[in-house]
Amino acid sequence: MALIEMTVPPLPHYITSGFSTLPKGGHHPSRNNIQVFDLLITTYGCFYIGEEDARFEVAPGQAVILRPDRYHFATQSCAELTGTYWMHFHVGGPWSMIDNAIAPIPLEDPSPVFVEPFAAQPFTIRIPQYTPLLQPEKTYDLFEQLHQLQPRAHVSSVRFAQQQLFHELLRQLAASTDSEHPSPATACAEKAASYLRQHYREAVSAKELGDHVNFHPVYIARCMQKEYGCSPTEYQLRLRIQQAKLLLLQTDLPVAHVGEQVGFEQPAYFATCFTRIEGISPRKYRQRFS
DNA sequence: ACACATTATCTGTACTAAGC
DNA sequence: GCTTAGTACAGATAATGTGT
Repeated sequence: MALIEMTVPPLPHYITSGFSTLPKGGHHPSRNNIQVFDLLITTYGCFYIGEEDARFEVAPGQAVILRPDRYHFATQSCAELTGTYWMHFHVGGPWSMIDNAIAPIPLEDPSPVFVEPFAAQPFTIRIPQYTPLLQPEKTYDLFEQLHQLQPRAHVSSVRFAQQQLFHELLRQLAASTDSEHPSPATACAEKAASYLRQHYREAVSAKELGDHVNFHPVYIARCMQKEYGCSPTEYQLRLRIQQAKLLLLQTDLPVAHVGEQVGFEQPAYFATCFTRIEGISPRKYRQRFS
């Protein structure tokens, strides 16, 4: 499955949308290099479109996204009256086409617990170029809401609402990719990560984690390494340091007490770990960023 | 339908490294 | 220096694919 992978921020931007019908024998217009993404969703009938070497048969409940930099053309006429929602949107940040079968786990997409307090953390959105909708009626409803807002689109608050609806639509499209149906390994890693988030202050042994997640500790470590690029203990350590950073900036607690609060029994060990992860000691971190 | 091959998932063991 | 965790490798099992 071809996926469109966008790096955000900036978030993709809604431009306009509508509904059009093609009569029996009609076809989608041929266009070249239209500069915006063109999302097409069929509600009844079926239309046929090509993009360079790719061919798409867009039946009811199916969506296709045409690239802004390619030539699009009808590959055959509609066999019956065909209704299509369409939408133009702009992607301001970097984007690329990837193959879902060989796509690696994005390195810049770690667990949200590692967010830096003062920096926007980039992440990626992956939406399939050609996919059946998981919940077509919900998607149609979003288009209808966008349509109702159109007459007042000169009002800023209405435009804002349009963007929100558009982002919800993107989320629905992203849900139809495999990433929303995690592999067993991903599910295992997420389950373990979730347990560690809830118990990061406690000393969680590998066996204990395995008992709670219902997988072998070796397998959990392998899954977390694959998913998050670190082992369970390293993951827990980073969680603790992340929380410690917040406590250092938001409270006046002594450094030793901060370490204790996030699960370090020995203040010296806390300082060592903090320095290893952050590059500076807890005290200097507080001085520099408070 | 059956047998066999392949692939994915998960576990066990041994060794090494790190924590305390 | 002991204990525990992580990694590499091997292998068991089940699911899926393929050929006859």
